[in-house]
Formats: sequence, structure tokens, C-alpha cells
Amino acid sequence: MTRDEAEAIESFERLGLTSYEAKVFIALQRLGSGTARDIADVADVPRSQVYSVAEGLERQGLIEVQQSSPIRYRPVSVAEARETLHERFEREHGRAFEYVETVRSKSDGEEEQEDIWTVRGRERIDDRVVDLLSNARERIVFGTRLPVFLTEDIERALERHAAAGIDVLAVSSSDDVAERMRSLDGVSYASPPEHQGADDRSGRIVIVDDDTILLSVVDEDENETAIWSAESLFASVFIQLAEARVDPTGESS
Amino acid sequence: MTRDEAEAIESFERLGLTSYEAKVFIALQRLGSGTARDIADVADVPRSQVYSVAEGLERQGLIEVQQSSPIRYRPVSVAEARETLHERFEREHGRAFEYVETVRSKSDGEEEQEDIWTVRGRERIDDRVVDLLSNARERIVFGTRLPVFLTEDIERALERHAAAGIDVLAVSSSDDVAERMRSLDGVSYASPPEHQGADDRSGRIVIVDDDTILLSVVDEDENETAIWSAESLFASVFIQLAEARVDPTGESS
DNA sequence: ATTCTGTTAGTAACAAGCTAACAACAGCCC
DNA sequence: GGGCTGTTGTTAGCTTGTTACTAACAGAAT
Repeated sequence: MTRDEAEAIESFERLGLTSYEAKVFIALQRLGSGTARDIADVADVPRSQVYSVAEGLERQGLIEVQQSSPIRYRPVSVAEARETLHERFEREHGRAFEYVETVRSKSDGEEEQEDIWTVRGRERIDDRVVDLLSNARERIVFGTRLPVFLTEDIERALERHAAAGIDVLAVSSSDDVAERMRSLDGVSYASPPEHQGADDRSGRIVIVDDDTILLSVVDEDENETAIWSAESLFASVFIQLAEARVDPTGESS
Repeated sequence: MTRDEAEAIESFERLGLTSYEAKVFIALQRLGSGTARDIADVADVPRSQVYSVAEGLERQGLIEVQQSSPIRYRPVSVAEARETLHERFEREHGRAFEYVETVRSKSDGEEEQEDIWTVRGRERIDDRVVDLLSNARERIVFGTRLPVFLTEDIERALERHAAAGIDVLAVSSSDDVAERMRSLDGVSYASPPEHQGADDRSGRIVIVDDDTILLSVVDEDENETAIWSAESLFASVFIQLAEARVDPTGESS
């Protein structure tokens, strides 16, 4: 079995098939059609198991059965299979979240407590950044060293809030990033203070008003981890520390 | 636990979570945020298990963790969770089928053998019908008693092929269905022969050219099962039998 | 001193993977 | 036709791995 095939099988498993089902389905796509023996030979599944596994696949609409002796099987087209699995996902997804929406507590977006939360993963942090920005009333400071941390979504959010009259300041020690920041409509740019040192594990910093902050770092495996706190006293204190390092430098738009 | 909640949990399981993960996630959505104990109380999960389960959920990007004592957890927004699971699905789906496409045997659509295949389930049969119609070269006959079996997709396929110069004939013993059939552009209509008897388990019939046929029945649980055969001698013989019952009656457009 | 937190080990229950055996049947050689 | 061989479809049962669940405990908090 090739590496690619093993990966494909794992993916099918995560889509809800068993490994036997995945193997039989792939084998049938490869064969076009075949008997239990044909399938067992190429799929590395015991022949005696092929019958029941195929039955399951038929129920799921991924293969079709020829009632003959010997029984023959054929896969549905790749397009149909994609569609079938897609529909199944949408159905489950809908059902699951329909219920969640009904029980969801109202607390969202408002009334945070004195909490510091941890978020792992670049994309999740992207989302959290945009989310925090959306609560801005007066002022935003966004800083990062690395271009990837200034996503398009974030750029757009910064411009949107600047247009809405919020004071938006962008900071970076990297020329690439600074370039892009300066091109954003309505967004001021400042270079960071020199004394920041060799902060090569720092990721990004977001300050919203005087009580919301997000700070991320990049570990040795390039994974980004952020901590954030919104509308908390804790954040205020933190911000005062951070501001001391940003403000002293001259601004330029 | 309510019935709705149990269903939601099952759906989450089918989306790749364990039942504990589903319960904890739902409990957190309900609570807004909480400690392991809070969660254990409402989620019906042993407190000692909450920690590891929550760790898993954090890795999956479905909740966030507050590193404090006691540790507190909060869910990401419902929108973020939807998005996260959706992305995961698309990723696996893509990976799985990317490989399948590479191994797919070319046999599709062409060169069928003397095979009769079985398809179960209304929607899958809908798909197969459209698929068979798409291979028409000269002539199509489509018949059904029940309105649900004449889907919009099928109506469109019939019209499309009629427009392409293929001889399309629609047949139904039901007035409702006949009405709709008559309104299709370029499609002829014929009423079925009387001697068909009390065929109350018959579903639909599709004849394409003189060598492709699909015939479905509806069982006592209202499940539709179809057999079909394309470009086969067997189909030809079958078609001659079926035609004997359709042709003798007068046609009308 | 007692309750609570976070962690660990270990068991139980179940699903999935895997093996073996067998009756029914088809082909083949004699 | 009789006996031999090989295949098919079915079933029972074992093995393995995962998840659900219980119990116990050290350290912190009250």
C-alpha cells in the first residue's frame, strides 16, 4: 500500500467510513467493478468480510450491487460519491448546530470577566483577532513582525474600523509588513521602539481601547499560541506595560 | 437528557467527535464558560474526564482554555465552530477524493457489460436516472405513477435531451404527473396501456435507446429499489417486453 | 480539617479488524 | 454418474483498539 493510499483511507475514516469500507470503495474505483474475490485481492481485506462491508457501502449509496452469482459490485461515480458524502455532512452539521443554537447561552460578545484565555493555532487566532477588533469603540493598535500574521481579513477589519472613526495604529519592525500597513486606508503606522530586543518568538499584538489585548508567540515548531483578555482589568494593566513600548516612538501616517 | 440533545450528540459523533467531546462542547455552549466541575454537572461526563476531553476540544479549535486555577473553559462562537468543522470536512473530503481520482479506472460511462445493477434509495435512483438519460443517442421513454419520482432534475434532463433532438416520450397513469409531463418542452406524452393491472408497487421506468433500461419498485416501507442495465443485450430483451406494454396505445403531444 | 482540583491508573463495554470453518454449488477428470 | 477440486456466500469466534466509566490520590484552596 502506498503512502497516498494510506492517507486517503484515513481521510475516509474521518469522513465516517471504517477502514475496510474505505479500502473496498477505493478498490472498486480502481477496478471499475468486480466480485468479492477481486476486491479482496486488491483491497487487502479478507474476502469473507467483503460481503458485509459492501452491504454497508451500498446502504450508504457509495456502491451498487449486481444480484448474480457471483455477486458483482461497482462503485458509483466519483462525483456521486462526493455529493453523497457532502450531503451527509451538511445534514449532520445542520442537525448538530441547530440544537446548539437553541441552548447557546447569551453571554457572547458582552460582559467578559477577569479572564485570560488561550488560543492555539494561527487560523483560530486570526479569527479571534478579527473578533476582538470588532468590539473596538475608540482605538486599535495592531502589531506583528511576520507578514502571515497580517491576513487580508485583518487588513480589511482594520480599514473598516478606521473608516468608522476608530483610531487605528499599526506597528511592525519588518519592512515588508510596514509597507503593507502604510498602504491601508485610514490606518496610521508607527515603527516599534528599538529596545524590544531579539524578540524572535513574538507573534502579534492587538490592543483594543484600553481594556482588551491579545498577544501571541511562536514556538520552536512554528505553532502560534495566543493569550487574550477582553474588557478586563487585567488587560488594562497589561496594555499599560505594552503601551510603554509602543508610544514613545514618533508616529507617522 | 432530552431527545434533541441525544440526536445532536449523535450528529457530532458522526462529525468525528467522541460522545464526551460532544457533551462537553454542548455543555459549554450552554454555560457560556465554566470549570471542569461546572461542565461535569451539566454534561453528564465524569469530572476527571473533562480535563482530557477539553484538551482534545481545544486542539480541535472548538473551545478555549483559561490557564488559571481552577482551569476555566469557554466555547468558541457557534459560527467559528461551524466554520472549523466545515474546513475539516472539506480538507478530508479533498484528500480522500484526490487520491480516488488518480486510481479511478477509466471504465466510466462506456463499455458496460451484460450486467444488471441494483440501486436503493430514491435520491440515488434520481441520480442514476439522470445519468442514464445523459447517454441517450436517439430515444427516451420515461414513465412513473408518482409525482415525487419526476424530479425537477429529471424534468430538466428530459427537456434538455428533447431539445438536443432526441425523441422523448413520457408516460403516466396518474393525472397529476401527466399534467406536468405534458407541460415539458419538446416532450411527447402517452397514456399507458390499460392492461397493466393494479401495479401499486411500481415506481418508475426509464428506457434509453434500445439497450438501456431502469425499473424501480416501492416496497411496503416506501423504500424505492431500482434495477438497471445499460447498453446490454439483457436490457434490449427487457425493453422489448416493456415496449409491448407502452407502444400499442395512441400517442398525443 | 475538609473540600475541591487536576492527574493517573485501571477496568468495562463495544466496535472494528481478522481468522477459520462450512454448506452449497460449479467445473472437471475419469 | 461419481468423485475430486475450487469458489462462493455465510457464520461464528477471536483479537485488538478505542471509548466510556470508576477509583484513588497528592496538592491547593477554603
